[in-house]
Amino acid sequence: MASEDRADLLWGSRDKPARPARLALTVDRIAAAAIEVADAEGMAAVSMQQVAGRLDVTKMALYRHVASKAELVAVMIESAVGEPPDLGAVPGGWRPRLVRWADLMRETWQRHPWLPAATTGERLTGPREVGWTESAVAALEGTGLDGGERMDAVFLLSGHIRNTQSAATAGTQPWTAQKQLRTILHEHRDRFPALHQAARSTNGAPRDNGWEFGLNRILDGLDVLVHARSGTAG
Amino acid sequence: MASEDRADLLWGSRDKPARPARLALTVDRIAAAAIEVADAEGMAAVSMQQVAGRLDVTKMALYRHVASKAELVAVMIESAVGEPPDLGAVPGGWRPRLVRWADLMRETWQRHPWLPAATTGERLTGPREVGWTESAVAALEGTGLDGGERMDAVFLLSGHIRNTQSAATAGTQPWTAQKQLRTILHEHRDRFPALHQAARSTNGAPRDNGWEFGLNRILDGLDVLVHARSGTAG
DNA sequence: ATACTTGTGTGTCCGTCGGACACTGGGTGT
DNA sequence: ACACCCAGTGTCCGACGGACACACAAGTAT
Repeated sequence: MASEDRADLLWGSRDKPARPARLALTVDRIAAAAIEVADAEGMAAVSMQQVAGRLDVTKMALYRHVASKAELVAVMIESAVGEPPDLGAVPGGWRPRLVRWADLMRETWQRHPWLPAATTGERLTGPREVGWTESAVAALEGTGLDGGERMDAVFLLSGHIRNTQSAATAGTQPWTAQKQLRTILHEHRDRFPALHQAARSTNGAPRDNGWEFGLNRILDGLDVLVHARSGTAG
Repeated sequence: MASEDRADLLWGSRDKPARPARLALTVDRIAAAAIEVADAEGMAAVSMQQVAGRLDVTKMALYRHVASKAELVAVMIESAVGEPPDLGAVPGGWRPRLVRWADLMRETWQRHPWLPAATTGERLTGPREVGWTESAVAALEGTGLDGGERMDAVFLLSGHIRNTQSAATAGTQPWTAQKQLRTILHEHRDRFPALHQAARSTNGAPRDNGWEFGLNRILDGLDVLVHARSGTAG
């Protein structure tokens, strides 16, 4: 069944189960095992041997079903992101729709903390992932934004999700987690007065890596543009 | 000289050259060589052997000067980001200051396209990198934003720089580069109507991965908040 | 001048990684 | 009964980060 071009394992029509029904190993089982490993021990622990071991199989057996590790990761992502949401039923226009979209995406990414790391860099992109983008771009229809702007807006928003999620896992930024750095920051408080003072004058709000803050700023910024467009255009 | 704790190679006082003056290998030469490799062939090409080879030295010789590859990368980053800017002279308040900061940072990151990849995930953070953050947070003083908000704002902005730069190098998002994906998108245009239509109705603006767009949206969003604060507080 | 110490660079080895390639053994169609 | 086919195996390779013992030069103390 997977005899044709391997490049379209993601995009090809997989709806023909053909004949062979009793296969121990399938792409989906492999992806599931890999996701288990990634969820439990992080993306770095996902090696062909690890995944194969979890399936009681040799690592080379996996290559009968995926062409490379990159393809395995691509399949993992496609499986993990799930079906893109239908936001058509969300009332209130583009803003509530985008909020809903972002919340759903964030939920998914929280279930699979390795997704930020896995979805950076050059890689294969699957239809479900594109579907999520489609869903968000569609939510911006009728805002007066042109096509490029709608795509840029979605890129901005999804980038923010990636950044905050990535920072939640690792200490990407100086002020997150990392007591070690907190200590250093305190030791060098004379060198970084603004940071030191900012660290002391927080409003006591619970840290979420700037998720809510950034989301609201982005949406406010989009709002400004949308209003400007509707003002000039109609 | 490097006899003390290796952990503070970044933060420790390196201002004491002690005695040994004629060392073939130094941390700075190693970092420079590694940066050359990264600039020329990308972060993936930076291995201990590659860097050592460029210095006509065994890879194990490097370990006399850096404790691990992670530390080497940290030193690379510290060296590449350069001294943080002083935005005190920029007139016009927080917004022009942030624009200037973002432009400078973007320039730096464009000179070293591997920086986005190198600065994600758990890692050591050096004083210059913190200095850049300090610089941006300081630019937001007097805006009425509390400390956490100032930091969140800087995180939002720097995240946007990272995302756009990262997308410039690799095809992080469906609509960037990657003619392969463009083709696929066109083949499946019925499945992704909003994306397809958006791709056709762009304003013909030159693609910059949404850099200008996102920057303006973020600043507009911050502006809304700043005005709200000054309205209530003063 | 000689012996000791200190520190820089070398050589060898290990486990893990992704992947190529030849093989085998059980199930299927004829 | 037969040959074929193909999913899974075993072995090998080069590159990776890194541990460890060693060689060897320079500086110091005697």
